[in-house]
Amino acid sequence: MKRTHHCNELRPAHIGRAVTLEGWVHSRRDLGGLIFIDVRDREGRTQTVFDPSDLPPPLFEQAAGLRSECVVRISGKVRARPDGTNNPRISTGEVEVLASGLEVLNPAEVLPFPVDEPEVAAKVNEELRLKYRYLDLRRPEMTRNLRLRSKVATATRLFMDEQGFLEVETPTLFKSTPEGAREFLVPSRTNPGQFYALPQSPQQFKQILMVAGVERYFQLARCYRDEDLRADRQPEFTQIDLELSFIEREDIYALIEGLLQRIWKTALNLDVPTPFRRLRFEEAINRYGSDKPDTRFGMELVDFTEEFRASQFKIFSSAVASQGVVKALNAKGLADVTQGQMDTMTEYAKAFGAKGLAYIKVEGGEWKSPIVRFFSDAEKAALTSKLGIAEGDLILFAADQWLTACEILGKIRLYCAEVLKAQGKLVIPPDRFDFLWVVDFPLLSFDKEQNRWYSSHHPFTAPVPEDIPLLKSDPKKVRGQHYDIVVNGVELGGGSIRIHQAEVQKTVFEDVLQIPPEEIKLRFGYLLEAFKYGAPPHGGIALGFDRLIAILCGTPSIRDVIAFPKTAKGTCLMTESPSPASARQLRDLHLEVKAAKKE
RNA sequence: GGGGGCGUAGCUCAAUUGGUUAGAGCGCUGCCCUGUCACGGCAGAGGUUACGGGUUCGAGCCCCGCCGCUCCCGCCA
Repeated sequence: MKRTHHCNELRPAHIGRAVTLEGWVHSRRDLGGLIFIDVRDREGRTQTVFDPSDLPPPLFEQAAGLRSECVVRISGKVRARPDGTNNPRISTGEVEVLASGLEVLNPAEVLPFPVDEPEVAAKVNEELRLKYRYLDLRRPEMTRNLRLRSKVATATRLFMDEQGFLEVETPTLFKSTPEGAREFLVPSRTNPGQFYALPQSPQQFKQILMVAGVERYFQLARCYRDEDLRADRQPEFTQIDLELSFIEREDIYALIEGLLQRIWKTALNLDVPTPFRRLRFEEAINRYGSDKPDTRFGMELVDFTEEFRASQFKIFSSAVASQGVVKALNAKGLADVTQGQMDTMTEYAKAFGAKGLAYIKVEGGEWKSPIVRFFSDAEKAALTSKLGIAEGDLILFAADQWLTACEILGKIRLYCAEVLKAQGKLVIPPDRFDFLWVVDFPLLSFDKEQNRWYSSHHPFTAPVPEDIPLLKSDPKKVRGQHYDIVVNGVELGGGSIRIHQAEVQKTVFEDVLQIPPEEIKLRFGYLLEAFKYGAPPHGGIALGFDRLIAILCGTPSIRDVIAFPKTAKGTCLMTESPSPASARQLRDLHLEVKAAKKE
């Protein structure tokens, strides 16, 4: 007989009912004369009891032989637990099933690691968890993540449908466009020597869909990037990708705010206030030293360029003299910083090319610092007032070119926050989510090594209209109609209003980015041609779906929200991929492998 | 490509910093146990210290190499 209830269903109201449960043996407690078997399925777990006084001995013996994670079918009668034996920690804890039948649907061997105890299982080596992912996913914590992911995907589809979007699938066998992230190449059997590439994003297809008159497109799109991995980066990942016609930036902001509001309500039952705060790129860098600032705590960067322009302290004044800036931040209460922590921060600074890290510790009413003797009284007064310096503070400085100085302190700001959090001096509630838009990015950045401009975002990003004349004369000043959505210091996604006029696009490609015309034709010819036949103004955005789910699940690694993720080296430990191809496969694909064979 | 951390029993960890036979908890096996839910009690099995070299009278520990996992930098239009 099939199951009549799942394992999180029985309540006192079911007392007296004959039921059948199916699931895994979560745990067995054999008291000799009495055996308790907890049966677990996707929904929860229920205690069953085997009492020898009214069971045939072979059945009781069979129950005694059950091991963790055997798959069983147990029938019996629901009854109330005796007084004082309720288990308030599980929702079926007021009842139990007095077993009268047991079928072992499948025995289980001894497990490579425990799945029943959350504290133990959470500490198990990730290598092992990935190899036996199917066991790892049985853990309720992981099941919860999969569920939440599914729920959010559904909420997204519903919301997008309500907003009039069409879900359109785009090819994953795409053309190689060697710009931006490294691509995975796929050899073509039918076209010897030719290759597809897996898309880094459906960027060009979604713009073509706008030319096609779809007007509102979205997709939970699988994207591929052959770059090195991180805790928040996998070689294949998912984006909530969307594009709209006849809109402006404000329309995107409102749409995404609505979507995130819906998602947070669905997933966490939290009401997210809108509209989100907006920060210009320049302001984000100036105040937080990052284009994805975590605004859940202060510790903002303060500018002292003018104060130190004529300082006796040459490191500061010479930085200002060469068009640089002097910035400082006050890590309140961190004067007890350890030498190791100072070393770590100094390393951050050096990684950006700084020579060292200037600091002041405020201890015992004194400024302890190797540099403070060079400061004038006026300089000290300015520091005290602008930084609000008090006993126990740690002041950190950066003097360099604007972006570099800010980024150094931005990195240090985050590190100080971590240290303060660990000490309990900084507390951030886990249900706090600071959403913000970062806007007014520079359209272009300069590559010193190659001596040319490149797109900060991508080459289809439209300039702010009034800045278009500056494209050729002063590219640095051109702002892009680009926007990033940030939450708690995590870049959730980004997008832009696109260039929809072939002429402007041509100027960007040819005059600004200086891509040779024949190369433009080769790579983007079809897109430029499409724009000739009536391309509507359009724009869009893509949100990192895995990161979004990780934030909602409160985990730092997106591997915890992907059913079958890759390791940091891009391998799958369960299936042992990638793996060599056979000679026959290679022949069919017209490939010859030159790499040295392993082993 | 570079830097950091880790790798000891099935799992999580220890091993007095180079010194006898590598330990503990959980798990596993056997026995006992009728109200447990981290059940309890008794007994037992279980080790190529990731792998390969080297130094040493002696290596889990030191050195070199290599593999794997992980975090970060570069990279990610």
